[in-house]
This record gives sequence, C-alpha cells and structure tokens, in this order.
Amino acid sequence: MHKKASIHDVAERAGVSIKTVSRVLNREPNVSQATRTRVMTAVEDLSYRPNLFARGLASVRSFLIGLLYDNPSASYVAGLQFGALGRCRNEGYHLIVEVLDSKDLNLGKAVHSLVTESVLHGVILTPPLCDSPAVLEALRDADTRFVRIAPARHIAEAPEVSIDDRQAAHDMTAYLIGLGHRRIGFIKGHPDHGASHARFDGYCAALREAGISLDESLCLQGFFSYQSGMEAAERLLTATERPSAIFASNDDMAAAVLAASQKYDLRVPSDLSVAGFDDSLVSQVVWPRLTTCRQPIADMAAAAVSMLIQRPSEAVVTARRLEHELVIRESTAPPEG
Amino acid sequence: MHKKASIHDVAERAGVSIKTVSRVLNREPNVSQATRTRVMTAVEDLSYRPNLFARGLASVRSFLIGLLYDNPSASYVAGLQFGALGRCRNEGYHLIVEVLDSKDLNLGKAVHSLVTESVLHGVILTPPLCDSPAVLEALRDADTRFVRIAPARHIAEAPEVSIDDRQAAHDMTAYLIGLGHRRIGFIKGHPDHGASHARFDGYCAALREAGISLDESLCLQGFFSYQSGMEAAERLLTATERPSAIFASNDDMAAAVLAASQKYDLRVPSDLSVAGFDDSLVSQVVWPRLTTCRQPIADMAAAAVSMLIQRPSEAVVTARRLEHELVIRESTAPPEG
DNA sequence: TTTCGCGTTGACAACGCTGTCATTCGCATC
DNA sequence: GATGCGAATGACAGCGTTGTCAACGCGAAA
Repeated sequence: MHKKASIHDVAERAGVSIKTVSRVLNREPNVSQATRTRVMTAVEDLSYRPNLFARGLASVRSFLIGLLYDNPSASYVAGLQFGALGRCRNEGYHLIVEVLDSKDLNLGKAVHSLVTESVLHGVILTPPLCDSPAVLEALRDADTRFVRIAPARHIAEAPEVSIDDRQAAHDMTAYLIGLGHRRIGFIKGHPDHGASHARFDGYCAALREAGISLDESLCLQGFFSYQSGMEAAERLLTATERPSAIFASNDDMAAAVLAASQKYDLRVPSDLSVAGFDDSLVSQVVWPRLTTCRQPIADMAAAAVSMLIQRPSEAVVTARRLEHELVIRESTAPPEG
Repeated sequence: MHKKASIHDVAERAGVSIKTVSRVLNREPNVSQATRTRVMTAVEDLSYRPNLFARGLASVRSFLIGLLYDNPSASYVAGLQFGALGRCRNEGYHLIVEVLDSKDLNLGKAVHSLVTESVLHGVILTPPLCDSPAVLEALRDADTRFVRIAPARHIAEAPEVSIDDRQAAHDMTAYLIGLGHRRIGFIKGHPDHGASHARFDGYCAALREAGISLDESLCLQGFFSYQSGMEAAERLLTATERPSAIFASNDDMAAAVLAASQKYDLRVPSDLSVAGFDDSLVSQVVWPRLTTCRQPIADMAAAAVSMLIQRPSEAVVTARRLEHELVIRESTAPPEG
C-alpha cells in the first residue's frame, strides 16, 4: 500500500510552492502555461487528489451537494439521483443523500443541523419538501443555496426546475378526447405535491376546451401510491356509469387501475383506456404497457446541480422548465361501441 | 440569520475548554457527569453542530459512508439506500452515493480517487461491484473498510451481508414442486451477480431432491432486466412442451413472463404458475400479483452500515446472513389437468 | 503527614488545504 | 536609464476540530 500523496509531494515534484499547485487545481488565473502543465503532470504521476475535508474547511466551497427527499417513490428518487450523480461527477462534486420526514415537527431543526454540520455547497429539494416553509426558512437561515424540483408554488428568487405539469396533463387529456373519449376519469396525486394540482388543472382545462363539462364524480383523490390508486379505481369502475378512460396522475396508480380492470373483467384498452404519468419502469412492466407522459427526471436533477454550482458571477438562472413528452403505448385506444 | 455557533461558543457558555466539549460530543470517558450535562445544555441552547470537515480533517473518523453501485435496478438501490440512510442517521453518519461503471477499465483508479479524496469512513459495495477485483484492490490499497452486499464469492476477512440465495431458491422451487409442478422453467440472473449462481444451484438441488431430472432446455439465461425476461419467456412458452411453472430470478423478469403469457393467452396461475424474486414494488403492481421471495434489502444495508461503524475493539463480525421469506400471492397454483 | 495514583481538565500543535498579502520579474512607457 | 504596472509566484496564517501530553485535585495507602 503506497502512502497517499499530499499537496507537498506534488509541489516538490513540480518544483513549485503548494499554493501554485492549489491554483492549478482550482483553475485560477495567473499561472503560466508551463507551470500549469508541469503541475498537472506531477498530479497525474502521483495520482494525487485534494482532500475534500481540507478544502471544505479552508474555503467556502465544499464540493458536497445534498439531495433531500421524503416519501421515496423508488423510481422517482432513483431517476433524480441518477441524473444528479452524473452531473456531479463531471464537475467533481459529490452527492450526499438525506431522507427527511416532512411531517416531522422538528423538520426545520433537522435541516438546520444538516447544513450547518456538513456545510453543503447547495441542496436539491424534491417534492413535497420543496414547499415546506420550515425547510426553506432553515436553508435561508443557514445561507445555503438550494434548487427546488417541481415545486407547487413559485417563490421569487428561489431557483427551481420543473416541467409544465399543467400542459402535460392537458396534452394527455386532449389525446384521450381525440381518441373519442368523453367520460374520462381522473385520479389526483398527493395533495402535498405541487404537481398534483397543476395536473388536475390541465385535465380540467382540456375538458373545458373540448366542451365537455367536468363531472366531479369522475375525479377522485389519490396519493401517488398503488394502494390509493386501487381504491380510486374500484370506485370508478363500479360506478353506475363508468368512464371509458381513466387518467391517473402517476404510473403506480395507473398500474392499479390496470389491476382493478382485470378484476372486473374489463379489457384494456378495448373496454377501458388507461393513462399514467412519469414513464417509470412500472409503466413498461405491466400488461398492456401504459400510455404515459415522460418527464425527464434525470435531466431535471442534472440541471438542478448545474444551477447550484454555477458561479455567482455567471448570469443567474432562477427557473428552468424542461420538456415533457407523451408516450403512447398499448393501454389507450378509441372507445368501443 | 444567526451566526453559526462554534465549539468556542459552547465552551465559553459551559465554562470549560473546547477540548472538554469535544470529549463530551465524542462520548469519551473521563468527563464528570456534572460537566457533561452542562456542556450538553450549552450545545442544545446554541443548537451547535460540530463541523464535519473539521472533524474529518483532525481525526481518522470521517462520518461519511460511501454507497457504491452500478447498474441500478431502481427498486434494489432505493431499498438499500433507504436502509442505509436510516442507520446512518441514527449514528450521526452521512451517506455519499456514487455510481460506478463496472465495465470501466479505470474502475480501480476511479475508486482510488474517490476514497482518497473524500476519506470515507467505509464503503458499501453492491453487486456486481462487490466482486470486482479492481475495486477490492483499490479499497485495500487505500486502507478503507468495506462491506459487501450479496457477493458471489466469499473472501476471507472481507465482511459481507447476504441472504442464503441458494436456500431461498430451493424453498421456492420446493414450493412449486409441492403444488404438483414437474416441469418448472428457470430464468437465470445476470452472470456477473453472485446471487444468480446461488439461486440456480438452489433450483437444481430442489429438483434433484424431488427426483426430477434437470431439463437444460427449461433453464434460460436472463440478465435481471425486463427485456431479457421477455426473451426467455417467449422461448419457454413457445416450446413444444412448455413448462407448467416458471421461476424467474427476479421480479422484473417474472413480470415479463406474466406479460408474455398474456400474449399467448395463457391464464396465470391456472395455465401457468409464475414466481419471482425480491418482493419489489413490481411484484405487487402486476396482475396477478407475483409469488416471490422477500429479501430484506433495507435491513441488509442497515446491517452493513453497522458493521462499518463498529469500533474495531468490539467483536468483529465478518459475515451476516439475514432471513429470506417466501411471499405467496396469486401467480402460483397447482397445475391443471 | 507524605506519597502515589487516577480521574478530570486544559494548552497547544496538527490535520491539508485556501485566502491574503508581499515579493519578484519582465516588459512597456516616459 | 528610470519608472510603472501587471503577471507570476510564494510565505504564512487560519479554517474548526481532535490527538498528545502535561497539569491539577482529591482520596487512598503508607
């Protein structure tokens, strides 16, 4: 086992001071090209890597980005994390993951502990954490930068990354209407998630534009979970006049609708069309595969990381909105009869 | 915004030296009870949290645990991570997540960078990384502790956490045989994952014990992916004499078998029994729900964390084996006719 | 009473890097 | 030739902890 190389070793080998090595490593200006290459060579030779802790202690930059989440829908978190990790790696940052309980009364305190303790460079906030006043206040208080993913409410000066959930749900609903459906059930998402309301709005708007009046009895509350989708589906499918299509606010709930329709011997898509949202693994694993709406979760997370690490000098972007995409599969078709 | 409290503030408030504060915080012996409570009170009052970087720099302990993974099956990683995070939080540690490419030729170098850079206290290795010689060597080289999750091969002195994959697959196969199945198809897992071989072994053993001779044509190679499961299922179901049951090495592939059987108009479980492995979300979301084998992924990860942070003084556990559990659902039944 | 030992405490250096500021050097300008 | 100026470089202090070691106080043993 060879000993870890320190900055001194590099400096000595390159024939410069440690400060100059530091300058090269941090891409600071005012280093001659010759010195720069000499240092880089030494770094390579010794496979030297600066110590994260020392850097964090000595400077304000910490190279650590926090990903905070609650209520982990596995595929959602995994997607986010994957995107964030990719960008972090490219930029030499690391990702520190933390689970929080948004119903915890000490949430603010927990966040405060976290950021003061580890001096995070910045934090990525996922729903529903991104709309928690306690979290936001704690972050402001600790003077820590953050980016919110798909928040419910806009906040001035607070950077965010999202898709146009309203438009996306509108598109999906319009697509179903275009197929000829008139009675379209809707299963709402968790009320704590901002996207839930936006999606419902989009659904309503599309109906309105098509001159279809909103039937409240077709709009049921769900919570993004399979179980909640199942309950909603049961009610929709056992109603006297059942819908010819059901649009669920995420794939897990749509999968539940699929299961429920099996139970009641309804053929999908001939007897019932089903649409989901997210384009998660689940949507491709069920049969028939789900028509859904792809949101570029990984790209959103990557964008969030970029926003966090951009130098303040650069033009500051406070909001990015990425594109969604309808993914048409086998679970939707024109209604029969 | 109040300023961050430092250890000096705490020391002053408690009327002791910073060293004593440090001692209390690290639960070191030889501090009087009176002083201890006085310090703790001051800590509470100022909501002081020790700086992670300073701690890491000054001591060997870093309070940072790395979770390394490749090829993320979302539910698997999410489960692991969830378990690890819970234990970390309790112990005051943090989790740094990192994606690695096990086919990368510079894998060893990447790992080396990672651990020297961030001075991780320890590392959790998931399959197939846990069986990569390059990774293991890099870790040893950097003198970093690690725990392997479900490794293929045992290595002396290398701590690991696993379930008895062989026994689990044996149990499932025996269960199918007990239902009356004689022709049981098997879809293997990714050959790079150690568990794949163990599971196949268990399947073979159960057949042998029941006096059923192994039919190689019923054992197909899969790769844990839905797609690979679909291909295997197609071949099994279109064979001249198709099996009455199929046991897939994970749930994703089992879900594919379900989809394929729909395609060929086979009723599950009356025409075909299907069993999976993992008890992931997918297994509950498909219809009929999958009979599968639950492995306590979160518990495994939590155990791994505990093994990493146990003081060397304590009795060193080098291998922990957790219990699996058969989960019988609607996708399996006695064969018809 | 003196001595010893142990439980308790604090002063100070060190961890490996970056920020600040001083110094040197080469070159253009007057 | 003297002067000024910016680019290039280095010396050194400090970031907030913990490790080391010395010092102190108090009760038990001699």
